[in-house]
Amino acid sequence: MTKQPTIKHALNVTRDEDFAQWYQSVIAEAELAEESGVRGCMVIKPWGYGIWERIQKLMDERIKEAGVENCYFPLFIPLSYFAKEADHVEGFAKEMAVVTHHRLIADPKGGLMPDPEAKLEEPLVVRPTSETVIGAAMARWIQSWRDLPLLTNQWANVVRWEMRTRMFLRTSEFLWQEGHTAHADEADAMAETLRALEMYRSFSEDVLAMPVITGPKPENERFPGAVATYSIEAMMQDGKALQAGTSHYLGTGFAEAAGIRYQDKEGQQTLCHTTSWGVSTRMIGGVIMTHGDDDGLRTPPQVAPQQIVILPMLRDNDGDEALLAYCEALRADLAKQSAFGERVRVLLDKRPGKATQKRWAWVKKGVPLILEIGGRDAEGGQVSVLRRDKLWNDAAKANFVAMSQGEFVAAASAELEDIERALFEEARTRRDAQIVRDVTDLDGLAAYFAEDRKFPGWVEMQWSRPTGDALDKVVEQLKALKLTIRNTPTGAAPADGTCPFTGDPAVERILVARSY
RNA sequence: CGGGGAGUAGCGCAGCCUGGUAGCGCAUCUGCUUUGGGAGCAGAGGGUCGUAGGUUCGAAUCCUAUCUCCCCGACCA
Repeated sequence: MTKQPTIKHALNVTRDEDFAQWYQSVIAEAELAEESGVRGCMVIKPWGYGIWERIQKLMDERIKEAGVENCYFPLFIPLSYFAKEADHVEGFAKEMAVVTHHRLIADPKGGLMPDPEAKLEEPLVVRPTSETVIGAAMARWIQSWRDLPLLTNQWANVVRWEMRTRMFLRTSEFLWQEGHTAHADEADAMAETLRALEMYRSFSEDVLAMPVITGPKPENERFPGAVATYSIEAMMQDGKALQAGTSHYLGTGFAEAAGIRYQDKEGQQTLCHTTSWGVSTRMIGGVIMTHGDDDGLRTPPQVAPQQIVILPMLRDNDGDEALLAYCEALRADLAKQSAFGERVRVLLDKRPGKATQKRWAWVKKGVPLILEIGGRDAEGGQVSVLRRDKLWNDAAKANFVAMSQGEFVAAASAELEDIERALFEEARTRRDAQIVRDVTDLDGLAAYFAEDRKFPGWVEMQWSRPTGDALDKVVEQLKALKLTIRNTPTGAAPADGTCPFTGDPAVERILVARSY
């Protein structure tokens, strides 16, 4: 019997031991973000912000391709703007940060306090979302049917005073893009809502390698004030669902509140139909919990701030100069390559320090390809390649593969594209294996999500789509099991059974899951 | 916001019960020796003990308030 070699992982907690601790460990060890000292707010560090910048760039291209133009609207929204849409204000009232003063004065204890003399006549809300303020602008900008559709987007920060926060997943302040559009009729607005949803689906799957299920949310999960809300739902490695993006058809409610009207071809003043859609820094949390492993993050190549890192094995001797020259030539060759239609992002890490120590730092950050180059490699025209998604070999050592420099440079872009594909396939296979479709009653549902079951996935089940009080009852029943309805999956099989909640004939299939 | 836990060096922690002027491991710095792969030895630097009050001759330690984080709930585009 040979003794099984044990892998010495880069993190000190595994997903299996404690998923919540593991998540935080990845964020700390990959240097994505850290606590700020301000409740629920995080400092996003270079590697984490670099990923966000990649998301911004690639999403922004898609947004602009759809003819949507970027704008910027104020951070502060007059309180009265919210009062105009009843459901909307009710949905957000409990989590709004409000500015009430514009000046500080010394307080009796030697500190500072808001000057009672400097109270604002009308409080300003720090935007939790911008429907109201953008609606006010749309009302000014839209006069005629010729002005439609009006397609706007902004990249911004928003604030929601959440009771319980988690880095990237739910922070008091977060970064996002919010698209806001106005249309002549429901059909056009709905088409835009679904276009944005599809944009998010393809972005998640093709760029983040994060498989998602799209579909409309049930009535109780709609955005406050929306007529219909669609989401993309991703399964994290602990089986929980993460709503990674939403797209809303808002009907004419917001148009009515803000006075967004146009004169139609018959000369009638007509209300616009509006939409809004957004994705946020939460997506980074999704990437972590989709692709992270017990050695840190595995950053999808398309959003990796650096795709290839070259680590020279410096020896503090005369050989270093030649070694660095070899590495620099290699870096320049790689930087000329293209992957995913863009230049390859490659970093030569010449910082002082042992290559092995730097290696584990990059492993934890999840750089897709790490090259370690020693003097013998340089002399022989070789490179040693470590693929982050195939980190360990059978001997429980870092799985370096030696090849010639020319061979690697020629294959680098294909390799990056292969890693992207491999990450997606791994995530999709895992997700598909964790969706069950044979649950037909509440006992079966409870059994699937039994307390002692580790990381249960999702249940796709039939229901009769109750509304109002009947829906509330279903939501209560699910809540008792700590479950939520995620959405009605697009493309699910038609219903052919009985709703386990109401006993009525089922009309569609829904996804039921624990969620973030 | 309710219940529980925690804030002491960059990170992880001990010390607190029983008050006496701050310690360990890793990391960092310096030197030497090593090194085709997550090095060894020796030495060194680094802390208003979350913050603000209080008790006391004396507070990391006791008391009060407050801030922040983690876990479980409630809430959650």
